[in-house]
Amino acid sequence: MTALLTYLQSIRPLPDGLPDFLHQIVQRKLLVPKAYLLREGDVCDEVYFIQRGLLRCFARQGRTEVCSWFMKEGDVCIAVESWFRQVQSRENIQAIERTEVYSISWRQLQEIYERYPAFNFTGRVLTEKYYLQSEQRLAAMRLRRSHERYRWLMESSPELLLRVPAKHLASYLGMSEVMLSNIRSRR
Amino acid sequence: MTALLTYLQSIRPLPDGLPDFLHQIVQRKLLVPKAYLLREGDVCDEVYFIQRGLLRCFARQGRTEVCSWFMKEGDVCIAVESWFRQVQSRENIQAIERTEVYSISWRQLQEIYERYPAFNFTGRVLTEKYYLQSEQRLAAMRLRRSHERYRWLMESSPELLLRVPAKHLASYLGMSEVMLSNIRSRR
DNA sequence: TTATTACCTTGCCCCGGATCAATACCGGCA
DNA sequence: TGCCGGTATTGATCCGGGGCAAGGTAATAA
Repeated sequence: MTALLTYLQSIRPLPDGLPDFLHQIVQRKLLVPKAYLLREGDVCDEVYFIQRGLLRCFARQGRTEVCSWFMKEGDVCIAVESWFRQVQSRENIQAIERTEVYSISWRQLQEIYERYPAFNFTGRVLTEKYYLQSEQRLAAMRLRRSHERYRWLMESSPELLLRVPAKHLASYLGMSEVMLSNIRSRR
Repeated sequence: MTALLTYLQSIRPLPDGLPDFLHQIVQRKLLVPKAYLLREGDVCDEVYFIQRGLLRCFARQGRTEVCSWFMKEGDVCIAVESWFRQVQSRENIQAIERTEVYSISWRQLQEIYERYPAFNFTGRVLTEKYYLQSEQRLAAMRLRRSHERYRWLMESSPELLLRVPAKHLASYLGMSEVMLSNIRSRR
């Protein structure tokens, strides 16, 4: 819980009363590997701050799963479309490692935005951060071939290569498991 | 200018004094087709509201140009990485059609966020909107083949097919000009 | 008008990378 | 200890789609 507050404070000091309010409402959850935080069909009505561990987000596409992101300790995450529009999610959020998260519900967050207008600043900055990541990822994927995409991941988030099973990395990078294995073996 | 204010008001009523302030600082620009709004190497220090017309954003990659977005009347746009981090841009913003935009500088916008905290709400909602678009685009591109990507564009923004030269659409969809032509001819 | 420069289409060849299938490599558990 | 399901490698085959080049058409210039 302190890590969450420290993180938010580092973006901008929190308005008076908000830390106390957060203490009241924030929920803590513990996940073992393969446990689900969100299943497709449900609405993503909570935002998560990852205290420890690693999550993946994926959607079924035909008979395979395609991964849209990995988030680790210190990250804030949601199923983007489902959260922003409060509609049924096509994505699942699942723990890869033993994971500990803190959550705030959508309703409560909207209430916070109303009661503590200054917190919109923080919300905006966080949204900008992940928006930027999304764009950078798009740029890295667009019209590049598989080994270049792999190299990009190696340079931008090398930890993932160690912590995430290869098959998930493959769909994240838009290539087959086989191709990823080949790339890794050649040097 | 009225269209901009109406648009912002539709997200949330603007705080007292802000409309007047905007009238003072907003710049109007007119672009003929092929005119540049931003060139790579420069810092994107303005955000644009498109009153009329159509823009494309692209980066050089080797000897070709790859397109990262198209924005039209009613849209708000920036070169994402350059704007958020205030670093040199790798992207160019160029007019496709005769285009009219209103702009606000980065400095001025930060000032607005400070002087009118309620405007952070609006900024957050706009950021969320384009973040969602970016994610949806990623999802549509990931592990899909070219004709599926084309169909996605046909369904999500059919106007673009009519207003944007095919070669730009091709790089936007991550395929060659030739492939796009083939897809279009087969029915 | 003709010349010039885009831009789009078509055909051919070839390569990156998907798919399938078989094998090897675990870690968990009875 | 040996069986087992899930995961990673390796090889063989095949195809989507890229690259290149040539013609066609439309738009702009002279």
